[in-house]
Amino acid sequence: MPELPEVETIRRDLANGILNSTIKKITIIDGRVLRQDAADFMRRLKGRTIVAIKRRGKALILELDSNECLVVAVMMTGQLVVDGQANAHTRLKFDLSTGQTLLYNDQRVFGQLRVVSDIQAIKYFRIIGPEPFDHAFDAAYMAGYLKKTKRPIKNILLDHTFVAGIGNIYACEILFRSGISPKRIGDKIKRNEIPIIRQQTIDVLNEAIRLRGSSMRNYVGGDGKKGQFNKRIEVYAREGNACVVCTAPVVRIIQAGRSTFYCMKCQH
DNA sequence: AGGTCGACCTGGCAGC
DNA sequence: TGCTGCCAGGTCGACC
Repeated sequence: MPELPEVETIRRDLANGILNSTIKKITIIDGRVLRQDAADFMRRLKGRTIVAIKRRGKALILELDSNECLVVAVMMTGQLVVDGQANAHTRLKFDLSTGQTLLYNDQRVFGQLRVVSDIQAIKYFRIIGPEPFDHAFDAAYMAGYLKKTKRPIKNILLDHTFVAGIGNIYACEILFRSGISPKRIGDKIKRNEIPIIRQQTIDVLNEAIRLRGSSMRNYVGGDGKKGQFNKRIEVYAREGNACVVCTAPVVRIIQAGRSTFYCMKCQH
């Protein structure tokens, strides 16, 4: 899905656009995105007011005046767009008390929406690690985790039980800026390299949030517009192109079944 | 127990 | 043009 910066951008757009509005009508165009019975979903949402909009990892949490939450996982291609034009991928439509509409679009239908009374009922929220900006994500925590695993650092950054919200683009960019090879094994990361990875994680994600995320293909913010971090991407999806630092070609390898992009000269 | 690998879906693009 | 195969910001669960 969109990763942390993209989901945070959607969250902010929704907070600016539809906070405190009431859901008047729900239209289910494609019920495959629901993780509960459609009638139950509608019953628990209709007439409810959205009182807070939060994010945890890559999940959005819309808190309702019923003390329940609408949890949205947009996964790879989900979009939440305020006052957009419905299209072939529009799966849900919410009519709001303000006269606005909120669309849930999702090309690949991987996304999931459900209403729960307690988010802890969803496994994702029980197993997810610290937010990258949280004090809990510090060098001591990282060192403790890294020393007991033989997995490559790229896979560890992608593991949301280690840290929440990092996906394939930002894992590659964080490691490039850190000068660390994605193949380095967790327990071989040196003590003095850990704060570098931590700081680059925070800096890259903050910069991406500032630029409203990256749009490789499908992603748009709550305003329906693409993100601008693409201009700052230095390795992701740049296989064969010159490294921006040393001009050696960026290479692509497969790790845990996913593409990794890096510079063999700059990253060790 | 830790780690890897399909499955879930649709669609764009390169190559023939 | 049209086919085939590959690839895609994620996550879970089955399997080694």
